[in-house]
Amino acid sequence: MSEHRNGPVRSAAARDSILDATARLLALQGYDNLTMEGIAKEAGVGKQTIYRWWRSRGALIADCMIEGRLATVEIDLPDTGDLGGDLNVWLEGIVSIVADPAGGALLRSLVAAAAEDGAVGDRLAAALGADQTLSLRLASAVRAGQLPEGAPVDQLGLAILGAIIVPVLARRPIDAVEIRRLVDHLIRPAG
Amino acid sequence: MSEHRNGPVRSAAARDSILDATARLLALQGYDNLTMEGIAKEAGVGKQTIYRWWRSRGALIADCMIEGRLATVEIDLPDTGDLGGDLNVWLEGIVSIVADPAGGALLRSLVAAAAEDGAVGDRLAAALGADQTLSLRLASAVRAGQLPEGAPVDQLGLAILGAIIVPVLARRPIDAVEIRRLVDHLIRPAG
Amino acid sequence: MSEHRNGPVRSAAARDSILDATARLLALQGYDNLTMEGIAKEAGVGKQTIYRWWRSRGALIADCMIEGRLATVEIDLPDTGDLGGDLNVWLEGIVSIVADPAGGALLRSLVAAAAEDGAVGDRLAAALGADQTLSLRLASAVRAGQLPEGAPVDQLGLAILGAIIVPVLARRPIDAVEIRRLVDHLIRPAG
Amino acid sequence: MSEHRNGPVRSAAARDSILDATARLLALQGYDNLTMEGIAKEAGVGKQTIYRWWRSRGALIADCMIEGRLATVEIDLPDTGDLGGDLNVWLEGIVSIVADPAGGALLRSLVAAAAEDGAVGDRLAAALGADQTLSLRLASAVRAGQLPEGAPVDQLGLAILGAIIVPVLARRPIDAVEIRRLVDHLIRPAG
DNA sequence: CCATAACCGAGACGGTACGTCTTGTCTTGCC
DNA sequence: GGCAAGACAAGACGTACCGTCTCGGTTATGG
Repeated sequence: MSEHRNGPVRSAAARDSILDATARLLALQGYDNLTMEGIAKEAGVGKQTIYRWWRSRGALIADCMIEGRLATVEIDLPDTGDLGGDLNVWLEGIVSIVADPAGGALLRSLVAAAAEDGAVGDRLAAALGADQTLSLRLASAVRAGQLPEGAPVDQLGLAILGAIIVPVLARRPIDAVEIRRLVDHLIRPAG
Repeated sequence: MSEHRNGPVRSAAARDSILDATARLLALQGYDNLTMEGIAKEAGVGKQTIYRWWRSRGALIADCMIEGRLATVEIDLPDTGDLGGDLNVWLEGIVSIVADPAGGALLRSLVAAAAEDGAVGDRLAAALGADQTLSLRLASAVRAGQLPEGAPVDQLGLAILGAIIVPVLARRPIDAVEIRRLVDHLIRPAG
Repeated sequence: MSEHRNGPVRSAAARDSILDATARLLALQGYDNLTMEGIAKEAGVGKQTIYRWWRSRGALIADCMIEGRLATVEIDLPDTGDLGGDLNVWLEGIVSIVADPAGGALLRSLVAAAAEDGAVGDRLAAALGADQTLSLRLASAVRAGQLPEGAPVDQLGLAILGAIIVPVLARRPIDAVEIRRLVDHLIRPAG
Repeated sequence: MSEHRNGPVRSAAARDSILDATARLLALQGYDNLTMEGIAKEAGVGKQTIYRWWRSRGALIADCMIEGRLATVEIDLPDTGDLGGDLNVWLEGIVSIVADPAGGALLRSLVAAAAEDGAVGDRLAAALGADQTLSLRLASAVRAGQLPEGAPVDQLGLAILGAIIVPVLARRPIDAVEIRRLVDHLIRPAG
């Protein structure tokens, strides 16, 4: 924080400083070493200013994700008409993040936060693209005839995420080749 | 704990009492309200006796899972030759657990524990069947020609888990029908 | 406070409301539960309005005493010519106040305030009569020959107060009979 | 604190260190700047170790007084047979303490503590000698015929204390000569 | 056959963080 | 410019757990 700003309206500087500190400390130290007092100190803010606007660590993290302050978790998914190629681009993005130890740790932190706080779970699914991006791309593929009519596009998105999240939780290395085979299997032409 | 003493060898009664208390408190109160002191008190045991044999909450939970003390998480998966039917039986088991609020909360607790402790992640994947049971069943289906040669059986297991875990984290209701459609899609005959 | 606003001159309504709230809360809750925020809220006043005109809780309490808003502490002392009888009337007043638990608590509160804030100490001694009323009455007795020439009238007042304040601080019951014996001893004819 | 001593029995080192820190900080900073956290830090002790054994600042201070750690408050009162002379010795001790600014501040701190906590009031009266020493000396004077039979010895002690405490509260200079005149008046031969 | 060593329950210890409360300052917008 | 309202940085409150450390006692084993 810079200036000692207050008054009867919410301080944008304090808000910004708090979310910034949250994102920084989460990435550096992980969810279980993330403390409200640590955030307050790092942000140069009184604890009460945090509690006035957020109920919990989870709420802070959810806001960070909404505002894209955990930037590494934003992936994009093109729609060139080539479903397999597009998904590979997206996979490339995800895998390059979670294959990095710091990225894996961040994902585990987010999962831990999600387990405690439903709002984080929502935002996490959204940030990873499962909610909209991925489902929409798959729906588009259905319309293009690349996936069978009535394919469970929402569930397919979750399924791909699962193949990534579960190994990350278990600290196993991500095998990009295997995941690509999974994707190929999922979108293989119907029999 | 019942009897008071033993000797210079590890007390089976203490060990049992501790794991029992861990499982009970985890199910009742969730991972984030699970404390070492609470376990010690519930088990009628000194804290040191816990720390002597386990490094952390995670290690306790992992042991509980290994011994099947979180019994609701043990699912079985038949192999009648009918892949779709067998998977439906297994799904039925899983869904009936996580659809129950307590079961969902327990799964979230385990995921939180897994995010903190790699060993729990391993055990969690195993307990849910992803590691062995599910993969083996799918491999058996490959041999039976019900899945294409070279189908990524390990990843398929993780994928199904993902479609269950992610909604549970986000506290969304589990839609059993949709998941069944996913499974049908995954094992649909190749084109 | 009733009406909402005024102009660039000090609001008598605010001042009155603040002192009123101070006196009420002090009597109800005691000195250590008396807070500036509580007073502001009770008075329906902004905190700044208090800080603008008073430096501390002590200053507020001193003003309350000056204006006789802690009315129970105002005692009167007649001068009928009968020194012993007059002092007994005064003692009666004091003892009936401090013998009541609420009165004792109020006196302790005032002593606590006095210990923090010299101005309150001044006002407290004055309110209890030690400064003027009591000394003047005793001086009058000296003139009437009821006390020896040169009797330390100021100190005698303090002395009687001490016999009341110290037991109140220690939460001991006030023994009115004993105090009357003290007074009789103090004013006994010289040898 | 020196060594990291613990075990299932109370640590004498911790106890000592805490009372020592309390006495030191009370004398340095006064009662209202005395905080539990400050004591814990100064003593090199966890806050819980304080709260485990004492309920409040007042209880700490009372213990300090019992053990004579606020040493300046211990006065002695000889009994040579010469009542006036003995009291003058005692007065000398008291006055030399409270005439010093630090001594006066300490006494005000003790009075503030007493106002909050009855036990401190008890100990304070005792430490100043009102309870036993002074009363006993006066009773001895009664037996020696220096005071009239039936003189209210307890109240006389309180009275002298009052003449000291009230001016200290009001931050007025202590007038040793006046107090000596008061004492002379109190013990003057009966008429 | 007795000493010793590892175990046990209990719980005090120095700490860290919790979430709440209050302080005194500052700002906003109304009057 | 005074006012009600209330956000702000700061920091103490009293509680809950952490992981380490005695303590006193029990019991199996091995010298």
